[in-house]
Amino acid sequence: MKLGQATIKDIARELNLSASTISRALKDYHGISDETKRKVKEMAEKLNYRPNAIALSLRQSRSFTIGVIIPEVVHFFFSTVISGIEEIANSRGYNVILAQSNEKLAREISTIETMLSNQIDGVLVSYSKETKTFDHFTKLLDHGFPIVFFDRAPAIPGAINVMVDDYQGSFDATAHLISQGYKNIVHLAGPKTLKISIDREKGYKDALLKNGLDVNPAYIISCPLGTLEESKDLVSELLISLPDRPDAFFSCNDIGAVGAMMACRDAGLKIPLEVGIVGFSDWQFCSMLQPQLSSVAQPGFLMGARATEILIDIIEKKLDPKTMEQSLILETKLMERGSSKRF
Amino acid sequence: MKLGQATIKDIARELNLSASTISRALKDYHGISDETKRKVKEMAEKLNYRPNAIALSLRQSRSFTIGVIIPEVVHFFFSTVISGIEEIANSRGYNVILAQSNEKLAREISTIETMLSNQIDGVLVSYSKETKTFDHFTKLLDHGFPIVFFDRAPAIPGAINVMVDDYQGSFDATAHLISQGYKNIVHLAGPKTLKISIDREKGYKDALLKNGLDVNPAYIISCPLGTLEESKDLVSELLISLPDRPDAFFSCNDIGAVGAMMACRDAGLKIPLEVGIVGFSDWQFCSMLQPQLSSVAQPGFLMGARATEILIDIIEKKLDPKTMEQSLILETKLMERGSSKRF
DNA sequence: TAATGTTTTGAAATCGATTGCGTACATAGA
DNA sequence: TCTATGTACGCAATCGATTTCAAAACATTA
Repeated sequence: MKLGQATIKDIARELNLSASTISRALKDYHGISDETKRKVKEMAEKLNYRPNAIALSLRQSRSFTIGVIIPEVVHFFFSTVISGIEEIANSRGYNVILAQSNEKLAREISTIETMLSNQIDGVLVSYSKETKTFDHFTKLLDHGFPIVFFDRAPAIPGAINVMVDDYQGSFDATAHLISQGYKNIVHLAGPKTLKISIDREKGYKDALLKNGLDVNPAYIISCPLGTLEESKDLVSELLISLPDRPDAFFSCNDIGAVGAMMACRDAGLKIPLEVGIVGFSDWQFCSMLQPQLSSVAQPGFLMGARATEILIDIIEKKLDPKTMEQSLILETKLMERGSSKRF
Repeated sequence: MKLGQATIKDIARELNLSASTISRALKDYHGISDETKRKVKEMAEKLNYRPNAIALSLRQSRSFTIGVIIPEVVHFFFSTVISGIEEIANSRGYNVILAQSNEKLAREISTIETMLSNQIDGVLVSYSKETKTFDHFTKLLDHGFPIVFFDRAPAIPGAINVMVDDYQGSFDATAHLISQGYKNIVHLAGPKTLKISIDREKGYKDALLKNGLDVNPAYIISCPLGTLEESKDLVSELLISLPDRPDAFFSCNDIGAVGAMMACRDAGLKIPLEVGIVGFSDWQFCSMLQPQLSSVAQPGFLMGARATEILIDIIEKKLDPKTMEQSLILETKLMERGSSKRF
């Protein structure tokens, strides 16, 4: 061992005892004399003994490690989720192995393989945008391997999901815009491969209908990339092309909302007077913009924490994925700010 | 095994061969007939065999896992660093175990312990603000355990560090403000416990002196918290209290710069006409502000990537920490944007 | 003193994969 | 026919800790 790490055998040799005795003494098993226990512990301390978790993992087929697969780390929301995961995992004695899929299916699959090789006890997954089939997950679920999905919930019957209430958040945001007197509300929608995109679009539509407004398909704009430039360009064009100029934009993410904001400003439109804008996620920067961007806040830390608690409960058989609630839906909170408040 | 995972023994049993033969066949060792190799690989495929990395780790005292200890994940800069780490580690066949110290020394220490128990091959560390003694690191370094520090470099002789050139970045930013004709440049400084704060302040001072301006202690404002409110309040007060009104602010971080921006706007000052502002880190939101915030870009991804390359090279003995360059200093890049460009 | 019970400890197997060494067999050369 | 060389494979030890099964060592009782 690189560190000259002491093992149980070293302690045994020093004290002229057997390895089994050392093991038992360290764990305060019955049938070991107090005198021996004392000596063993003393020697362990002296040799700076640290149990080899790898050996334990091998023996028990348990690694006290959970895997986290996330599309990308550099994303405010995901980083808060990771923080929540790390916090709970740590407090319950688990390690966190992290891997990002970079939104690539191939990498998602290879990552899972590697993690399984490393005998992780369970995995938390937010799948990639490329992922359209879920065999690599169902195969594991069928064998009873603990998986909890967060944020992005796959179409797998029986899978455990922790999500935010995208529908309601979206509904609230749209209803808020309506209440502020905006009428031609455009929705900048995300990729249809993600359930969250679909839910957010549905919340938008329902809010319109519920308030007696029509759903105009021309007002639902697909933003597959999710970049600032994309939404900026699309909105700029929209402001010219549409017969009835849009007077509000509800974007499925904050970046898109900023793009819309820029496009409107470039077009000489006053925010929030002439155009209202609401984003989704409530990234840090929302309150730094001028005007401040209204947005739907997602409880990222809480999501990570709750997902981890559930996963570990399943691992430790405190929960049974077969009988438990399959989805945990966390509430969002609309942060009404300057970009959408006329009154 | 939970997954009914096939082992080498299972393959051996199926084919009436010994475990050693299976192992060798799978690795294409000489001395195994092609026929046998074929059959073994076929059966491995059929049984969905996956080598048990834990068993390997135990045998080789190598886990192909590196630890990452970071003050906090929810931090744009650190998340880009993590991304770089993950990218390189992955490509070189290593797993990444992540833990955040939450800026607590105690947690930093216990985290290291856990990671060592898990036989990590090396660790990447950005130490906490609380950390003032480094015994827990030197102890390991003395035993030849691979550690690479990033961003925050400890006062440990012989330690390998990967940092950005805070001094130069700061110097450039200040020089830029001067070149734009600003004369009364205030520096919003960070906590003195971090070397990066000191370096940034020094860069600011030297840039002033080099350009024939005086260093006025009243123009160096300590912002220990690093929050938006803190800097906003301090700047608001400053704009009134100082005899010569400041006409530029160079903040040691972006958040502080935004606070300054807000305070100036509240005071009715035009940016960049009457006041110039430059931040440090170049967070995503800088280019979303109005006007866009000039900032010193730190190569986070690159820092993570380079630190990981060095660490793995040390682990794999391709580099010797005793003889190699001890510090890798990465260049910053000043992003000149609307908040500081008058001409 | 022998039998029995209690306390304390050890030998060996186990987890999964690797590897040094040994063996069985075939073929070639002398 | 006997030795030398090579091919193809198995045995057993190893990594570190745990745990089952037993065996000692000792005390207690009849």
